[in-house]
Amino acid sequence: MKRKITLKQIAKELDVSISTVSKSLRNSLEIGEETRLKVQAFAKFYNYKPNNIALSLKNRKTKSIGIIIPEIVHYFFSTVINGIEQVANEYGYSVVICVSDDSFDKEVLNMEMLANGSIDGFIMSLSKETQYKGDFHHITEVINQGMPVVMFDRVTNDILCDKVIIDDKSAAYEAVQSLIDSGRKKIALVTTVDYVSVGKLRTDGYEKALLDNGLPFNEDLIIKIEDVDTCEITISELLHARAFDAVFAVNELFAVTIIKTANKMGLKVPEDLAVIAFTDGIISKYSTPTITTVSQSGEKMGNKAAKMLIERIEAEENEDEEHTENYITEVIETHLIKRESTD
Amino acid sequence: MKRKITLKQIAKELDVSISTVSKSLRNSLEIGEETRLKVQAFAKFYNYKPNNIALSLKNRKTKSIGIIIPEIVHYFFSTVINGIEQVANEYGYSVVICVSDDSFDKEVLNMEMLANGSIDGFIMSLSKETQYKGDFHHITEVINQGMPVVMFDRVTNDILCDKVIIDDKSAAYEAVQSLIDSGRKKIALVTTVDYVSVGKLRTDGYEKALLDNGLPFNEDLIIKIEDVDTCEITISELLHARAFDAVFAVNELFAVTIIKTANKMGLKVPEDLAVIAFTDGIISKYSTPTITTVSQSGEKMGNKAAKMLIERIEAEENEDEEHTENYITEVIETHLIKRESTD
DNA sequence: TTGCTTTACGAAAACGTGGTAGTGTTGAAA
DNA sequence: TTTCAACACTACCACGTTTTCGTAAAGCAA
Repeated sequence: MKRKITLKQIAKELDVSISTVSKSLRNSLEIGEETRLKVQAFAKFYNYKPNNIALSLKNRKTKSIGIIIPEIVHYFFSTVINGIEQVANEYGYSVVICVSDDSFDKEVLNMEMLANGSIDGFIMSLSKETQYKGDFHHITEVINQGMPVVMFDRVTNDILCDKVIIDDKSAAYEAVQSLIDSGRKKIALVTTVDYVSVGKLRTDGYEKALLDNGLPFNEDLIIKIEDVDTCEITISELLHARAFDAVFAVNELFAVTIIKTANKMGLKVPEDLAVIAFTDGIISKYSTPTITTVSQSGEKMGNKAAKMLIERIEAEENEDEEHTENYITEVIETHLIKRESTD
Repeated sequence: MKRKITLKQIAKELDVSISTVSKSLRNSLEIGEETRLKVQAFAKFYNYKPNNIALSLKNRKTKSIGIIIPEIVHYFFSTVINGIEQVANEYGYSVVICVSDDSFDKEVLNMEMLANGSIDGFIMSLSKETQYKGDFHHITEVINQGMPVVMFDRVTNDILCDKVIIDDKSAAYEAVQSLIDSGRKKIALVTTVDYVSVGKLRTDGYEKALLDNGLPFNEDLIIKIEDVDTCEITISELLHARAFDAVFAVNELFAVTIIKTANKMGLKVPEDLAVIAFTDGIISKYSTPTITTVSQSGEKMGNKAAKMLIERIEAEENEDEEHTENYITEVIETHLIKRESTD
């Protein structure tokens, strides 16, 4: 139950000054070889490691980055964290994770908690409520304090900072185009409510693909789902009416629910109904039939976001000059993974 | 681009001492009302918040807890993190997450990185490699330094500390018993390699259930899978031989692969083959058919682990006495969730 | 011996905070 | 007048590091 040893204790024990110990351990030439080796041996024996907190205070940087996400029990977000963690680790950074639970207040609270010196920068994806309210003062604030922020996936144009996104619109376009190519005429879009930024962009891509192919854009075929539990009812009604022969769902939970509903009604996937989902998660790989998806590599997004953030952090050290803020938005490519739910 | 304001800056600006500012903000009676209000107003205007790092250094505690897990893109582990995060947040703690990637070296490295003052305690689940090697010196070390550790799920008897587990043996027993109750006679166990602690315990429960019911315990029906990719081949061979009519799989990935393999061969689940999986994840809920599982609530485990850790941390503050270490092992109850893969 | 450089180390400041122990002024009781 | 308390505030230390600056001792040339 002995506490970690400090420079001071080593100094006292060896009857030298703290500075001598510090310098010896950093192999400074100022210290004579004899003393240096003695100190190093002693430190090694007692397994001395500098205290991170003291270093953070002194250097004014913590070597850790804060992640704020809406959910953690969520395939996409966990892959992003994984991607961030990989890069962070490589560069010697730790990651501190806070979950906003899609609540504005929690997002603000978490940011404030971390902004007071605990971390060197943020990587975040906005909560639904924040996107709905359009209130981003907490983010502006940390940016004004000189703390770099990288946003991913659920971003906003109202904040100037680095961003990592996928081209939701063109990815949706590609998905819908592939449905059209295989002969589908009545393609439904199952999406979330409008204020979630990505939902809107995907809708745009869907619309454009239809129009470009001379197909009618029918508002009735856009199904907005607030909660996955209500999905089944809504879907089954429309399926009864045989209103569509293909579905583009903005997430795999919607997709798998649609497939199950169709199966219950005796419809075959993909023969009677083709299904494509956004977000290539674990469900798509293991559902029956497996689901064709637009993959958005969370890991790549995480990698990229972490790299951007760490570059910002380490750039700041070297130039205290007010450099021109040339924020960049990185677009991660997507691709269609064809599986059994389409033909 | 103004840095966060400090006590010192406020003091200088208002031409009082740092102590006066500090005390004013903590509403000390030592300071006259006029000065106090003036300082508070000024601090509020400039949005002063004490620097966490400085506080950590002074108080010798960071108000953050370290989590070390084998994987993060993993339903069970992410639910545990979620559970930890909830409680941590409630008590004003942050969580720092490191992924060991099932590698011993990474686990050691991550622990060392965090152990040097960054956190107040650990919550961890052992990596496969660590369990295989049986080398726990890195954990002993942090415990000896007086840092509390709570282990969950993948634990070891070689380390004395608080633990949160489920009763793997009796949970497996219950699952197998339910298969027997529905008339199954030849029940296979699909498990992982032996050195993963939970795998072994589940095997024990399986064996006991068979023996208690007078069924033969046949080594050939225990299928050890190193990698999920090899699962399909192994399974299909045994299915061809009609060697078993029910399967107890130690995770849902194995279970869903088995079901898919059976379906390909024209076998019906649950009629020809009943399937139960350990770990109630998202796949089980959405696969076709949905899979009967033994639920182990990751969230509850996380909640409990966090509570235990925080209690230890805060107990340490009050008693510097070498108190008798009465470590406890909390067992989280499981229950069987019946779905379509069993009858 | 004097003056200069080199070697080998120590003192102290700084990072930001909070608590303990002063300190100087005022007013009132003895 | 002395003493003492209350008031309102400041000085200082500690937390653990790193780093700049200072300096004593030793070595060496003139």
